[in-house]
Amino acid sequence: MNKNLKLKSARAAKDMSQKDLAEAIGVTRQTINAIENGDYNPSIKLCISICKVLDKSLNDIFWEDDNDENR
Amino acid sequence: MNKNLKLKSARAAKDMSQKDLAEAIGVTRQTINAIENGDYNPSIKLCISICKVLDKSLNDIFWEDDNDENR
DNA sequence: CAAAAATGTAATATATACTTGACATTTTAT
DNA sequence: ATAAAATGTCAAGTATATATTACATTTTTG
Repeated sequence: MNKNLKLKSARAAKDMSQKDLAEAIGVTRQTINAIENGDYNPSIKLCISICKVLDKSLNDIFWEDDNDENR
Repeated sequence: MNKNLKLKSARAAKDMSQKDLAEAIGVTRQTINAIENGDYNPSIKLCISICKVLDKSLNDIFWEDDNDENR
């Protein structure tokens, strides 16, 4: 729960599928899917990799959309 | 290796010890220490928690200081 | 409509973030 | 100079991010 729509949107803006993004980063399609759907709490390095591919900053995509929950 | 000096500096600016920061976040002192020393690749949620306590953004503290390495 | 591509999701396995407890060294304060 | 506080680090344990394989459903395309 608590989907990351900013990520989904930024990916769409680049016309990339989850698979495309995953391969560009060197990660599994399931991992991208889980992050977009809020099932994973990704590492900062993975977040940075995603941002670089999508030409976005950490603040753009990851600030405040996970928020409280745990940790 | 690859220490996070921006984090160390932002913590110093608030005059907090690693222990202070750890307790404010709800994490262990060793965890903060490991992040500052580049031994851990922290989760985005933990990064956000740290930023909020230190009144900084993700870009301020976590952008580009880990960079390449793995992932 | 049918085929293909994209997405959701589940099970099992592995790597590693994070905890707990403990001790040693370094830094700060008295 | 000594005590106290802060930091570095290590070992063993737990939780969870990520990989792999596989299949089902939804969306897109011809």
